Amino acid sequence: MARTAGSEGTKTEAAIREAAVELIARHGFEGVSMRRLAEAVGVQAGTLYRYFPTKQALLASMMREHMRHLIDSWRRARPATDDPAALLSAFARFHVRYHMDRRDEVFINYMELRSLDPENAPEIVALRKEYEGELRAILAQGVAKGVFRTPDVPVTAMALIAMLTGVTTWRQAGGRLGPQAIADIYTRLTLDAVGARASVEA
Amino acid sequence: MARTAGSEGTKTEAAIREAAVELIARHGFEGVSMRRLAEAVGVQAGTLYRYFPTKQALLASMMREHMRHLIDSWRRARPATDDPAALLSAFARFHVRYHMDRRDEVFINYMELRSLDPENAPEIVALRKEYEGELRAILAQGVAKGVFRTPDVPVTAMALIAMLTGVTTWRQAGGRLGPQAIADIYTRLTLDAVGARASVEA
Amino acid sequence: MARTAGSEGTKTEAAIREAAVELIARHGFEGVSMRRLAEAVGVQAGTLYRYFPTKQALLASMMREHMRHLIDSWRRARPATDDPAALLSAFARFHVRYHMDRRDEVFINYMELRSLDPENAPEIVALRKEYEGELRAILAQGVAKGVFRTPDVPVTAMALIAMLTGVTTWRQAGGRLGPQAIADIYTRLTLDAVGARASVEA
Amino acid sequence: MARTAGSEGTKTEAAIREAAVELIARHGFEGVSMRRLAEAVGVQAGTLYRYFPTKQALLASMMREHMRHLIDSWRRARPATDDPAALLSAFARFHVRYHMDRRDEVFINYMELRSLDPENAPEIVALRKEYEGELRAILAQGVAKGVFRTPDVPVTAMALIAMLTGVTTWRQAGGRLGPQAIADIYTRLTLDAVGARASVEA
DNA sequence: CATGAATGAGCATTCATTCAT
DNA sequence: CATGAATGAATGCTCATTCAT
Repeated sequence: MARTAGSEGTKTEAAIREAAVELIARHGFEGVSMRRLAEAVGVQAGTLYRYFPTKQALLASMMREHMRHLIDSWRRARPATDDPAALLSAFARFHVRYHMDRRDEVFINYMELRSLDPENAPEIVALRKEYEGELRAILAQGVAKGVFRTPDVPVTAMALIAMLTGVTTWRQAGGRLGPQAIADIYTRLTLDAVGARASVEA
Repeated sequence: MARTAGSEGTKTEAAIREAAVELIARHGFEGVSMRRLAEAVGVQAGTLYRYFPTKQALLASMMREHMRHLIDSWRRARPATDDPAALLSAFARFHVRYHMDRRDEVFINYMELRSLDPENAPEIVALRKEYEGELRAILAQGVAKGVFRTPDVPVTAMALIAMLTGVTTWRQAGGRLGPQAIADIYTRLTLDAVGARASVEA
Repeated sequence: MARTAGSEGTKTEAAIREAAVELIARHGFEGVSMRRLAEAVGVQAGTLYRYFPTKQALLASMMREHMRHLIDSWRRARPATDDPAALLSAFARFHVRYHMDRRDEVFINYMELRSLDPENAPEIVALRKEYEGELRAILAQGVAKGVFRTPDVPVTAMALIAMLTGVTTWRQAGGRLGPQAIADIYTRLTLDAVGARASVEA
Repeated sequence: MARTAGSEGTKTEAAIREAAVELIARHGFEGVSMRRLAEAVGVQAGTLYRYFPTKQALLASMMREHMRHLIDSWRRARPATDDPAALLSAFARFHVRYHMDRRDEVFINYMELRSLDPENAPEIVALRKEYEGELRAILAQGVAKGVFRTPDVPVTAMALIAMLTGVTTWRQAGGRLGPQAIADIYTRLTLDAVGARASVEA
């Protein structure tokens, strides 16, 4: 209390998270030492432990925060309609754009699930399932209403997520196509894959 | 190759590769020590260096061999037709089945690209591009012949590869659907995504 | 001493000493970090440095205070007689009871002499020698007066001190024998060891 | 097998034990780092782990070996008689001499019990109890035969062990008294403490 | 009087690699 | 063809201590 709230400490924690996202995305969790991370932040390695009790806890915290943000963002972006084609179109567009904008966080969430302790993994897996559930629900509704044609909802959901997420593996800023164009393409592929004859608009 | 066929050495090298695939798939490249690998093989750590000059070379060799085998397998599996729909259908089915059958090798190839030295990475990346080129060619031909409708061939190729490869992330032996059924679903999703009105056969 | 009696600081210092005695007795001096000690006291680690300039100084202060208290207590407990048997009996009883009552402090003084800096050790060793001198004097007097029979006064003094102090290593509260009974036994062993035919009284 | 049995490895392990005894006796278990120990041995720190999987295992191994050697030595030294006074005399003399000769090992066993993991401690404590049982048996027999007079056998056993062991805390080579003289004194104190009018022989 | 942020040195342990045998 | 001993660098983490606030 003798100290101003929001002072150095808060800034340092943010700096750690920021540096960690970049380094881990580039070199992998096991490929980034606490020393290297500290150096990127501009502090000593010991200082990191004021903010995260272990390297593992840092990873879990980053992944948890990312998944929560992803889910929240989708809930806010989701249009207030119950037209399945509109919802699917919005989901595809949202997912692709989000994954292009937050490439590093997304990449870490995919690649480093295996670096998570058995203690931390279930929470993150559950959050991921929660997000995938959003797509599954849209597909199920579309099938129920007869506007989507798909042989198997769960497999299709996984297939579409994989397809949309894949944008992170090849897309680089300044490429041939802008983010808008890329999102358009993925959205159309998605709708076509389930036989939804929808018009795709920005 | 300079080695007498059938000698002890050949057997040991195969045992190393086999153990390495399993361990690296499970724990990641950085998560497997040479000691642990040696233990799984049943030799001393020093022995590994008789077969691979460095841990890095072992990884590169494994990935190279895997990519070559993947490409060869496709070339052998590819039907002798120039009907784009038939080719795309065959490619989708082949890719999904191959990825289900050789889950560990495939997983390593995806996850451990980043563990590759700058010296070794380009070769593997080139092989991967070569494989992706097969799909791109099929798509381009289909578009040219007017049987596929897709807004952008390169992006669609990447999207489809990601979708098909995604099967490795969720499918586990003994699940609800058999490999045949899963391959059917993915094949149909693929054809639909490019608007090919094709019949899917076993 | 320069501190206002009854102020917060005095209380904090006492709390530090108290917590330190318990923790160091249980985990050893090197096994207790300043953070852990601070936590037990309910302050931040930095605060400890307001009361003791270093961890080493804290240890030295604790040991010094303990030895002074031990010596003072004996001087107050010592009967006003010059009957060697009565004095030896009183010493044995005092020592055993004191060591049972202040097990933690005593334990630390024995175990942690080696953790003391070369700068601090001599003072504590001297205090200990001073205390042992009390026993030596009693023994010497008893031998001079012909009531004790012992082959060597200094060795006997060390032997008896070790024997009496040993009570701390096995005795636990609520055991088979009460403190009174234990003190009786040790006192009698002491007197017998030097051939003093003395009656042992409470 | 390609390597001579009893070669470097055996020598190195012995060197580690030897250096460890000396360093731990002088600085305490927690006060000796693996680096410092390695330096004393003349190897790199990592090498120590070829011989002991953890620092803790090294300690446990040392203590176990010491206790076994102590018990074995006493069993070999124990005279083939059932005269309690002769046995007690022999035990006192043996214990004092052994403790003077192997001061470091003995000291570690006393001081570092608390550094032992909960997993390792019971074994060592049991060995110690086994040794103490030897003295208890002698005392009980002497009391049964009416040649010892003592108020309580278990307490007396602990008291005598503490007294005899105490020699390690003050005795230094080249002191006023030789080992023989010191052993004589302790033996006589021991016999007197239990009222055994025995002749003490070399 | 006390906090909270940070340091820099140190710790136990693991690792890829080398090499005499 | 393989071993077993050793290296030297690195890793995650802890610690006593400092000091601006």
